[in-house]
Amino acid sequence: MSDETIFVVDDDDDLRESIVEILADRGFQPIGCANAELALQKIKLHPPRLVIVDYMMPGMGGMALITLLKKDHPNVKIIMITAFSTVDNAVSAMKTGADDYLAKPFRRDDILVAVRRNLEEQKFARSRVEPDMDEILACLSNRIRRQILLALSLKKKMRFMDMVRYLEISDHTKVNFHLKNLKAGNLITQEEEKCYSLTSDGEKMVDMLHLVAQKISD
Amino acid sequence: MSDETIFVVDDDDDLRESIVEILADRGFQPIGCANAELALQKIKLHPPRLVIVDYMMPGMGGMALITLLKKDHPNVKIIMITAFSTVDNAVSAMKTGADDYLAKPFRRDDILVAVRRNLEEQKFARSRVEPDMDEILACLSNRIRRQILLALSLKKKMRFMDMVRYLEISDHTKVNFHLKNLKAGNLITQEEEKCYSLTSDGEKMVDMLHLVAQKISD
DNA sequence: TTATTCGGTGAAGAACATTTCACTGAAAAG
DNA sequence: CTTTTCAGTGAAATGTTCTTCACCGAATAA
Repeated sequence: MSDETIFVVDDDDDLRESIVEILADRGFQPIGCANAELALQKIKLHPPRLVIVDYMMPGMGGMALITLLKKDHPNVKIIMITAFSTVDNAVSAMKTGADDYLAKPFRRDDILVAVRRNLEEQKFARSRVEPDMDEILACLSNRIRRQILLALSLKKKMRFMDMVRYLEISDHTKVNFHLKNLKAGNLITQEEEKCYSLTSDGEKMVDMLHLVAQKISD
Repeated sequence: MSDETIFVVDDDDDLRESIVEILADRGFQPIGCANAELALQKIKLHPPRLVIVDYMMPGMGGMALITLLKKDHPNVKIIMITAFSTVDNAVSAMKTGADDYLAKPFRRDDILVAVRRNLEEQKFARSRVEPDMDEILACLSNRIRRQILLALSLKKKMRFMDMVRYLEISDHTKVNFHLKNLKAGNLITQEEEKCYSLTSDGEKMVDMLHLVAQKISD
């Protein structure tokens, strides 16, 4: 999905061209399609971030189109436009997967505002998806680090060399490496008298480990 | 914990020396201690896999000792020996953390059998701990692989290039790499008509991802 | 028929994670 | 007062994982 490509699917040539022009003016890269079938073909080859769909079209209608689109590209934003706007239509469009809904006739700015808002929302959604999941799972993917967390959940506080002995690892610098790692991930702290202990995030991780272990063993 | 070191904690010099001798004969490396306090000191410096503890001793008793031992070394195996054996004592010893319980007087072989059995059990416990946890968490620690799993949980079946487009990754060989990875981990299969789909393990992983996501976001 | 898309493989290298090594200064024990 | 233990640091070596590149044959479309 290239960033600024936008499909405009409408059988009304005048309206479609006019929307394309408005968008092109503002630096977007609109691609017009006169019907849903053509749109599906082109979109398959070059999925956009945003699609503007007319409600009523000969052949496949707008509702059918957005159903198919959302199935293949759940992240794409869809703005539905329609001449026969009713509350029911709007609601069912939104339920089907449309992200916004504009009644014709609309002003030049209406469509631009809607487009910008939806692109923004998408950017946000894109960045929000699992912000720390990566870090956390990477952290837990190491056996030694898991052992440290479990040890701390058992004992609350441990001094460095106690931990080393507990883990039965001869090289204490190795343990130190993983402790630093966990400290960096904010799962443990080392405050009072050099003692290590779990943070609240660390406790959550321990909970999770138990959940995971349970899941794994059916 | 060196593999074959065994502590023998008993105030009865004759019995202690006799046990030490029996064990040494069989290639173990027994270390005798006449009281619990001394044992704790030595064990701290060199934690063993197995400790044999007398129930009744002047100063710190055997029960107190195993409580402390299990606190610092939950994995150590403890065999309790006692002259005044009752069911109640046996039960409470086991509840406190003893792993085995022998009534005096016992034959040379009784102690050897108990020692060997407990060392075996420990070896087993040691290897059993989270057998695949490593693999699984490593697998989930990659964002692309998580996305693939989620995509498949959404669509049931996907063909290769559909997946590539869905993920919006330009290099299809990269996607292939992760698909192979997931296949190797038995989380997805590719059976009918080249379509990829989740295995039952894969579905469990998806469940887990949701659990984890929930946990993380408080 | 020719080009394009699909669905790969395998090798090389970059990037990242982990381990090992050599060394430190501070505190505690002997 | 000397030695040992504690609790580190930082660099280098190693190991693993991930990405990129170059290529392939089969199927499909133009």
